[in-house]
Amino acid sequence: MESLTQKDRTRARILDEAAKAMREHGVDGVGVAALMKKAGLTHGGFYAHFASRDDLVAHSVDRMFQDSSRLLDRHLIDGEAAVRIASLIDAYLSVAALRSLDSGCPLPDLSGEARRMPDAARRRFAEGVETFLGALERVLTELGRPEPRALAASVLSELVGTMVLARTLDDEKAKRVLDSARTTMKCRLDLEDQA
Amino acid sequence: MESLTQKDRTRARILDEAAKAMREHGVDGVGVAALMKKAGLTHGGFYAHFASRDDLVAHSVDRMFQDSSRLLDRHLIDGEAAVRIASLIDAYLSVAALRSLDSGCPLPDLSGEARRMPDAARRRFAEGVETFLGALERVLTELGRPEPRALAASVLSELVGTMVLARTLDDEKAKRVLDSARTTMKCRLDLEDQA
DNA sequence: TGTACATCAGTGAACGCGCGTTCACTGATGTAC
DNA sequence: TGTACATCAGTGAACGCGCGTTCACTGATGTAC
Repeated sequence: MESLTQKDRTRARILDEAAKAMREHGVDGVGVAALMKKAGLTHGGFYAHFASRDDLVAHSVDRMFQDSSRLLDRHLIDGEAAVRIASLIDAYLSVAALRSLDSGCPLPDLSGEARRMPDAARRRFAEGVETFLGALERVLTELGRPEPRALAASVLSELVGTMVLARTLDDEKAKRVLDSARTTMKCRLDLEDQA
Repeated sequence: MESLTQKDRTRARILDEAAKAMREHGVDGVGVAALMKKAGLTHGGFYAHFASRDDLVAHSVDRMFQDSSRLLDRHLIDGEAAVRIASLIDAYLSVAALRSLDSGCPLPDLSGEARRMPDAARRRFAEGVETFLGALERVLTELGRPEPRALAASVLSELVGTMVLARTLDDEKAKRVLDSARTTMKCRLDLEDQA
């Protein structure tokens, strides 16, 4: 009966805040002191939970990909293949996902910084990309598409690229880009557009 | 007969180094002192050329998009539409572009940071995206494609997303992703694949 | 149930360091006569 | 052609500040008897 200790819960709270702050301010933009304050603690206690700031970055990235994996599963597990992938596209490119910092895929926000991350975080990053690609490839294979691996890479690139570009724009333009991208993408994959 | 003064040339050198360093280390990763050292100067002189670090960031982004615009023109001006866009795809997703920091499109490297840039830099960023979209839309219109605007956005997203993801991978995997993406993309647009 | 004690999550002052920025200065260059 | 002077690009020491990290400590919690 291993229940969560007080310390475990505190650690989880720090990681939650770190993940959120890193999406918003970038990996370099999150300081130990500010982070601990957000978690309702003082900065000194940080090193009871993490060996160093690099260690925090690695665990934050890990946590983000765990959240993202859960989201992937939720959309890709049940139902017919065409419906599943359409629902993933709609969720990934939703207006809600545009400004959401709490959850969702870390690839649009953090890919640009992946190269500069500490080794452990970078390794976790590569695994996250591979997981996503693998899941897409399986659905596209089910749909009987030729070259499912190449198509999966193309789809993931377009999903990530669309979100990356949309996030540089103001809300109104971004919404238009996302709406258009959802339609174009489902059309390209010959899926029903239930928008 | 307005020739470049010594000061103009020094300023250009600082901007060149800044653009290169920001692609590599991110906008936040470039310090005034280190930058001036790379340009062969001492840090104190920086403020004879720029009002502040934010001012430098804005002008660096401007310079990167100027370079990128020139590259866009080079590939999109002459020849038949299908050949032009194929040559742009090949250049954009070339293995050479993967690690090149001197020139090329700033979108894959800096889009993730655009949200956090100083206002002037962010405005320049939005213009750069618009320029690219407009150029693509014109070629796709020439090719007689339906919905050229939406398709241009889709193509730009995939170009940027592919490069973003490729840059997170090791050289070997990245090369494979780029090779596959070039083929898939030209196939998708019904262009001759002259690879 | 009540007391004594060990544990340990979290506190907060302090450290060395590199940041962006300022400013009094130096010394090469170009113009005036 | 030669001297005197103004200009100004670039120098380098100094500033206040926030960073990541350390560490002696406090005080709440849980166990032992």
